[in-house]
Amino acid sequence: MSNAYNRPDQLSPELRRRVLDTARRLGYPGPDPVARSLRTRKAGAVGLLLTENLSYAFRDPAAIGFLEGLALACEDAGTGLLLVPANPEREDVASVHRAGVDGFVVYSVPDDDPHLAAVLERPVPTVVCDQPDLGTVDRVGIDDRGAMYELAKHLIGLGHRRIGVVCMRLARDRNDGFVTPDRQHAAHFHVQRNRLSGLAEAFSEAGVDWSQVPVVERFDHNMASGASGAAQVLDRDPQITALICTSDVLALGAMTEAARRGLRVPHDITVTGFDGIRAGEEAGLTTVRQPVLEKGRAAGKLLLDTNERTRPRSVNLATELIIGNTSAAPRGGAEERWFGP
Amino acid sequence: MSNAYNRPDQLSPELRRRVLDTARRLGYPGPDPVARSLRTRKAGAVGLLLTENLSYAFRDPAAIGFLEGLALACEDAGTGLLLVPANPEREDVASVHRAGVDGFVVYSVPDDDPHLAAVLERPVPTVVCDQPDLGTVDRVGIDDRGAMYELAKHLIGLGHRRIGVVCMRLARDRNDGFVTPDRQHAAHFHVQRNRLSGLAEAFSEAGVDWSQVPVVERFDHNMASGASGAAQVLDRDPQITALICTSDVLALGAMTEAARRGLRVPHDITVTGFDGIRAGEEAGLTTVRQPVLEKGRAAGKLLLDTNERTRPRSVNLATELIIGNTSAAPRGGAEERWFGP
DNA sequence: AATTGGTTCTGAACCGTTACGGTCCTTTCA
DNA sequence: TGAAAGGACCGTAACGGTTCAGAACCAATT
Repeated sequence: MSNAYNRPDQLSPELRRRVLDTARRLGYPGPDPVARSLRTRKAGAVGLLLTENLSYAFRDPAAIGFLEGLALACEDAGTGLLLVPANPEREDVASVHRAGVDGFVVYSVPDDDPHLAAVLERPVPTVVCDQPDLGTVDRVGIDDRGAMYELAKHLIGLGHRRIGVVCMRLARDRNDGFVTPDRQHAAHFHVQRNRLSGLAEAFSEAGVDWSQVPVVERFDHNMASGASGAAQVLDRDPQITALICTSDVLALGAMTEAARRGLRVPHDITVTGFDGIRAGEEAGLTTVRQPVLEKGRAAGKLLLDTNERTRPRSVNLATELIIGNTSAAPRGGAEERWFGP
Repeated sequence: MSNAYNRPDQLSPELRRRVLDTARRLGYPGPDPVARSLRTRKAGAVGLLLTENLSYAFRDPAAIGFLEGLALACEDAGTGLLLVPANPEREDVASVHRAGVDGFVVYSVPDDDPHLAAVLERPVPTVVCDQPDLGTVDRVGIDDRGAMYELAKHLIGLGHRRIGVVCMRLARDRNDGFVTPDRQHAAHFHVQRNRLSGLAEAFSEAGVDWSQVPVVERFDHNMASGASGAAQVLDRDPQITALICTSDVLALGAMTEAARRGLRVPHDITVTGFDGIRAGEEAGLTTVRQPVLEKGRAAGKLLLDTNERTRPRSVNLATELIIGNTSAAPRGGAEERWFGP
């Protein structure tokens, strides 16, 4: 018996030695982890479901921060972290079914993702991040709507009324272009939907007709998308005074496009982001900083906390408005600008 | 029977429907992945063993690139990727034993790491990265020694003879300070040992007494370490004309320290790195670029390649010497410098 | 009517471990 | 000296699924 391995106290040292000896002689490689998991009903790992191509997550600084926090929590608990491949192309839910884990963390997937549905069907605890509160499972996130509202108020206070928006993808289908108000409302990414609605609310209150504000969507999340998105907005309305991006990565891209056009930031145009990533900080970006690492850690803690009392729980982390040097008052007001389209 | 789930062809559609119906009615959550793994002897996941605190890996751009490549390979194969917690503090090998995986990838751990030993004892295929060729398992890496030799030749060609070195940690114990030649030879990190030996060989050939070259070691791998390491070297010998770092991260830190001292790079001092990370590229760093993403992908491919013919295999990836603008000829030669220590 | 062939369905064996309860032996105390 | 108590050791039954052999069934052929 392989009690020798796990319960050295249950048997005499002599027998233990003898057992271990013959085990080695017979080439026994030690207790099989899978069989143990089956018996003990503990896999010793938590699964992480990411919507993007698995590798894609490693390109996004915010996702990396989240991963780091989650890994930290897992490490503390001595648990493994299983990255579950969830290719959004083919709807291959098998990977979710095949994952031998004690629980799932779901990070920023569209709310109609079949993988998410598959996870929710599994009889294991789950924590969703940056998702709407499902009411049935734990949740951790931030107040995207409120944070963006606050950022918008800042811009409105500076005098911006004529703006453009570049956002990340709103649904599973690719739509690189302008977004109708309908699509904004129906967005399947909770985070994007709420950031846009925060913007819409603030600017509507300031008397801006939101349906006339150019909002451009980009499927891929990288600086190139930010640049091309900014270009598309500026082509539509060269007179905008502020370019609001729903992520820092997009904002950094937008800034390169502004520079390419000879627009000085913030003198000629204001650019803002969201996330508070390192590169944005170095660029002095005006943005909303969210505690990505803490978010990951909180998700892990929530999942691994064995005292599961009155579940489900919902955690909202605080954000911070960072006023950098990429935002300023519009130059004399858009209507006074002497150069036309 | 849950053949209904996996072998729809083995039974009539009517029975299948009936089985699935009652299953749903009874609240059956679908086949248990662990039990399936036990029976089929397939876990559907590969384990990744990192030496650092798990979260630490997410701070190192090279490690992230490796992770990305590995994740890519896993995604292609539809396999999960299990990050195994291997806290170097406590020698808790249990996490390795507990991991239900079909194979292991071991990334840059000291060759005397007990976790590595535990992995090698497990009866599953293994690929080691940035490790010496163990002869018993697959290996993927680069020619650290040769690449560093080439970089050294470049510096020697420029005229550098009086140099200093900042390297990453050489063993499991913390030793933030100067390194004896003995410790260099006995280094347990294959990568560091070979890079240093490449340097030693080249400079010895150029007539430099390697035992007199100040080599400083840093346990933590970040820019702050690079800066403090550079400071320590420069304090010891302010007349060095080149500061060779065994990673880009350290080199970037060293450059901040040089700037702090009013030394212009490369006019007053040459600084070089190793890895070819993005931030280094932007800084114009002279370095050796290694294909980190490809390394991860190759490791995954090697592990997941089922046609395991004449194992073990050993893969060496190509590196490229990048001459940036942080290296130049020493200013008039070290012996002519008029300012003393 | 009996044999053959093919398909659908059922049952049992196994994967390797841990938990549990029972047996046996030794020690202690009345 | 006998009974009770305790410790060491061992055997067995799950855990939940997959697989495979063979039973049962139906139809077609001899």
